[in-house]
Amino acid sequence: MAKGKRTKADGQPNRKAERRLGLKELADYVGLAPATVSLVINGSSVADTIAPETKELILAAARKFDYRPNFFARCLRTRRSFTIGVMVPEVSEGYNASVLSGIEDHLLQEGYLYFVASHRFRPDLIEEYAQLFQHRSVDGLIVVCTPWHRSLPFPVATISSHHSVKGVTRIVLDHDRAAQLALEHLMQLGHRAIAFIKGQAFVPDTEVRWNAIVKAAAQMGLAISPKRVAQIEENSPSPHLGYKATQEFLVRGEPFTALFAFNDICAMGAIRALHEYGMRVPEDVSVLGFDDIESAGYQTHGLTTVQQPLREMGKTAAQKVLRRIVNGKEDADRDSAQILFEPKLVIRETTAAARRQPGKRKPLVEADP
Amino acid sequence: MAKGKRTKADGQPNRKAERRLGLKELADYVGLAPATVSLVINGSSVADTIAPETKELILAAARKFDYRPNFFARCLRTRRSFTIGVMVPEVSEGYNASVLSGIEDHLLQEGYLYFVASHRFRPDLIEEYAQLFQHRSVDGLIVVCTPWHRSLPFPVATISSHHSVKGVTRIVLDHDRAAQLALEHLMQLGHRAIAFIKGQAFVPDTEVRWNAIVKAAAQMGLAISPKRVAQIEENSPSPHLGYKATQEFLVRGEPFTALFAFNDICAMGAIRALHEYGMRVPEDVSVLGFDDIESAGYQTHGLTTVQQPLREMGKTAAQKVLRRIVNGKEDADRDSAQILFEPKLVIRETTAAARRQPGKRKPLVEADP
DNA sequence: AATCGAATCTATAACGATTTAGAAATATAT
DNA sequence: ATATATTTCTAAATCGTTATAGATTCGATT
Repeated sequence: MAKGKRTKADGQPNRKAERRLGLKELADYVGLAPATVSLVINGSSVADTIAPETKELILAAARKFDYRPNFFARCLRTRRSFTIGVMVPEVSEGYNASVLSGIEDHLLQEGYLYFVASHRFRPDLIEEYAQLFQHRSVDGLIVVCTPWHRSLPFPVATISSHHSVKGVTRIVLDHDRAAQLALEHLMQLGHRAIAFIKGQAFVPDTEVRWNAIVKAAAQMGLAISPKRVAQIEENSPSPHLGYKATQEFLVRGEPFTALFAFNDICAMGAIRALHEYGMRVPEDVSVLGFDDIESAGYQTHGLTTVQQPLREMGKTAAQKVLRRIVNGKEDADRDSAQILFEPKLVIRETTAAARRQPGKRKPLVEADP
Repeated sequence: MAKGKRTKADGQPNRKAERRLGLKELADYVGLAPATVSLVINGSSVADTIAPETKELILAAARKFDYRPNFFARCLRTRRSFTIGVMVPEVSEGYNASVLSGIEDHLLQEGYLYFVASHRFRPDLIEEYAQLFQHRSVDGLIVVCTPWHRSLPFPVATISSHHSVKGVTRIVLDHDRAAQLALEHLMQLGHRAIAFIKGQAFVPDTEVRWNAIVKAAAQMGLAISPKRVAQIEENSPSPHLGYKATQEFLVRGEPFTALFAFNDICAMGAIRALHEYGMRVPEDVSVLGFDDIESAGYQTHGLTTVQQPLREMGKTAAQKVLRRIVNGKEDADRDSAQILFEPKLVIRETTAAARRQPGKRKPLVEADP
């Protein structure tokens, strides 16, 4: 009787998915040395002088058996892992998620995979993960929104870190321009009494952004009252921090017609606090965010915000790191160490012309007409 | 003269960070065979009979030079990569980001790293990434919210996929319970004219969730009018889909007092459409979301929604996969193939008692008192 | 004194590729 | 006819571990 399926008995098992073959077996099959096969498959320049028919023979066989060189064996020899480490404070947050998305697009497209590790701003974890990535032999590292001072034996790009470290490419927003855009917008709407919420001290953007704001305000002749400046402290990505900061302004009775929050999350908390206090946004108080994370536009009242091109920044970081990996040291010097991205003001629905009387509180219960 | 720094000429360069040493060098240093050192460092059971002093000698040397076995060499031998592949539709979306976060917590804690790849529901990418992960020799795979039919030669766990595949652990929400919670809530508030927005056909949860809703409605004696059921089609995570679907209900003049959206993003779009149409949420229409993504609570009016324990689900997926990696096949049978998670109704501010006259539209411009 | 069994450690063969220097055969130049 | 290139391919040495099957030594047992 004809056997459709071969039995277990016949030498090589074929039930177990033919147990993927290796270079050696492939070489045996075509009757050539493993070296030759490797050379041809890798398109090495040494293989330039190999007879075209031979090449085709090898390639055909490789295709036939769907041969794939063992990844680790190759890494071991070539010292290349085609893997990039990515360090973020947190994955489940709009800012980082957008950046990650940009990073991923480029990396996968170029045949790289990446590891993610989130450190929640814990310095010990930052250090630990840096080591871990190094031990895992990543070809490069991208560090997002993280205090970073180290130089490593492979290309590193930072996004929104501001320390200048030898050999690391810094990708940052033009904060001067951002501050200018924001304040200009607010002032044009007639706001003078502007409250500010600064980011946490351990967030790298905090200082730079604040300095830019102070500078821009000075240039525009806007006075910043220290009483209208708050700083969030807690280590959390929750809007509750912005909520509390705003509440404090409110209970202190500090009058303001506009509020510029450190980021969108913070702005969302602020808006909620304002609402609860009986103030309407933007009729009574204008609120301006920063980042333009995805959910900023999803708000019932779209958040007006200073947009960072987060995906672009991620993509560029990936590009720079990859380029330096393939070009080696030479590229390190050619490339400028810092790359500036331009912010964009996205005007939605939380900013409007200033009221005449700053901070005048609307009655909690409106008289029913 | 005394040389503080050795020059390049002296054999091994020491400027270049001592160029990390290998097992061999370490073995030479302690005057033992590489095998011995390896055994001791790995705490192999073969090393049980090795003299304690010897062990300590080796360990001390390893510590002194901060020896770390080359990762690839080890992978090559042991066939273990301590790496898990994670497949998601998209990273920059609340649902996936939360799940990822849960996955990461557990994985890193257990000494694993993970690759992420997002397929945007493109079947070719799903297949391609599956191969890619396999080629990269991941020890396991976690698949999130993805149509999945394959069985692979390593442990796989799916989250919110509903196909039963041999050898894959399915982690899913108890949709029957979810539907019951949601409809109960709405009905208790007096809603009978409820509109529904179904998810895209290619999203695995869509069908299961809808069937659960139909079943629960039948049990509760609630009639679902086909005219009040919409389905989003487009492949995008934007709230605009929910916006459009709601708009269509509105222009068709279909009366409803409540709307149950496929997910939170969709609900946000719906709310915006309602507002633009002059209907207040929740006074005129109640809106109920699904998932409880982070930004659901950040809305100016917190979104009432059916919560999925996303982080937990991610964590459990990671646990199951790791356990099956270390326990091997035996575990595959002991574990039940499906793990059910309980939803929770999170009541915030977008649901309220039904109005007497469903769908009565508020004048676009209110008479100023 | 010969044998046995622990106790300690090691030699060596994988793991699966890449890469360098060069072998063998053939063609070309002198 | 010999020397020199050229073409085509290969042997063998890594890469840095781990794992298996012993080799040695030494005191205890018969």
